[in-house]
Amino acid sequence: MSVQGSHGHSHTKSQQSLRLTKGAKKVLEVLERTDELSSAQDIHGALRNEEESPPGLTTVYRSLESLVQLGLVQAVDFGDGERRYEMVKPGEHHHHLVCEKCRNSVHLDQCLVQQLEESIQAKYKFEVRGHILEIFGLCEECQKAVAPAGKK
Amino acid sequence: MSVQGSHGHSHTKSQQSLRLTKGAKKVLEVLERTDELSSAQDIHGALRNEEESPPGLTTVYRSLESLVQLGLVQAVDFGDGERRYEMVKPGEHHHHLVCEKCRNSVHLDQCLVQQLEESIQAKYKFEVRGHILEIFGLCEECQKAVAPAGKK
DNA sequence: GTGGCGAATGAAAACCGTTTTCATTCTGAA
DNA sequence: TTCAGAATGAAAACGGTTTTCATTCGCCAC
Repeated sequence: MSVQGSHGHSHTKSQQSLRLTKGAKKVLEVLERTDELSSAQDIHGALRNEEESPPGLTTVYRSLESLVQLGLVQAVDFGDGERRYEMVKPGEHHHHLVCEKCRNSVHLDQCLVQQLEESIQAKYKFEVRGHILEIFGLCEECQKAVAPAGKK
Repeated sequence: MSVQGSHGHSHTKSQQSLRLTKGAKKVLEVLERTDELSSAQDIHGALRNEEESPPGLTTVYRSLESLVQLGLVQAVDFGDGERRYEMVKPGEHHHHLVCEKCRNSVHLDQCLVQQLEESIQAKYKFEVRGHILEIFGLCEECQKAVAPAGKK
């Protein structure tokens, strides 16, 4: 994901429902029950299939923006030109191990950068405010699928 | 930067000059004397200013692709929708501390992911093949410029 | 040298995710 | 009920990148 220090989290369940836009609520609902990362268009597509009057793509983008702002959703960039989103524990973030074969992803349970933040700060005199980190490779299942077949 | 395991480095100075396209050579020249990251359009612009018959944008893109393939250049993605490039020691890679204020960047002298690769592999049974990692914040100079002014 | 063929090149069009614009509709406070 | 600001949507604009396709280049065989 990508992290940017400044957040303004001060949300409770009730506050959320209060401040969230109609569109944002629908978007959040989709993300709530999706465990894989979703692009704006994925979300838009999902809503088109289940809502009588689904929000437009523009609204989905705007909703995502405010949800990210609120710290309820994180945006992830794999460098393929398509941003993906997923719910997070408010104000938290995490990174992924992304399988290049099946495209599924696993969450890293701790942030490698945060751990090293102080040492970076000390060594480079650089004030860390955000970072992006994603790891690509093969998940356990796909390793099995590849190896026995004989390496190409 | 973004790393993808598979490379086919087997280059010597002479081999390079042999296999490199005319356009690729010009692109490499620009990157050779630029210490900051350059976008395709930056490179194209630079060449337009100094070459009699500069390569077209398309050729710049194609050249960059093959240079990355050869391991002579790395592509870096900051998640802002514009890819940037820079020369690297053949086959190596590095990540950046990018100042959000002045936009300059410093190289990390070691890769945080490679250090942890084995433990990730062991813990998650995930075969690491590549990764992206960039850190954003304030460089030393820009910290000074901000702090004395009083925090907003 | 000359013919010929695949690689390289360039201009323009296509792509595609995202952002803007702008007019319309909704919502909540007065 | 009225009104102003927020939310929404459709369509256009954007911007970096990739494709397409016709042309030119470079090099080997003859």
